[in-house]
Amino acid sequence: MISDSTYQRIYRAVARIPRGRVATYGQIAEVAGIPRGARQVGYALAALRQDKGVPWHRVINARGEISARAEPEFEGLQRAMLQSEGIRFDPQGRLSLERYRWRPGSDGPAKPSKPVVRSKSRARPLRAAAPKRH
DNA sequence: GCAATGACGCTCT
DNA sequence: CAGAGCGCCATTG
Repeated sequence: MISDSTYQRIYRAVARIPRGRVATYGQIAEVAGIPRGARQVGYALAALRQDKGVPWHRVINARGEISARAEPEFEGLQRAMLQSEGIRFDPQGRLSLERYRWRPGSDGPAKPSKPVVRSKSRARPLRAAAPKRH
């Protein structure tokens, strides 16, 4: 194997997504131990030749839409597979992330009290860019 | 080892 | 809400 760390971890994380649920690339990256490695997740999935038990179709981008791929037919396939799992798409081809997003840790014992909507305080407020010219 | 790529994400305009 | 730009990170040439 060329490498059995990052990719393996990513596949593992993707395999954790329950049926009828979806996860974003960034989320999978985080679960796989690669924060901000959303692109790597997509890269790893692209390298995935076959299913191999990895539900790649359950991984979508943060916009709740299927990421554009070189082969448009795969996009339709992914959408069809998600629909067959009970997921509904909007006229624009987008789904409700708030409704279908997989919650790592919630697959086991239910977590009734825990809104944990978004604790992303951004540990790196480097926002020094501020291209606010003039 | 450096430069380019890429199934992404966030912020600003 | 939609579009455009920069940033991230690992793999490949």
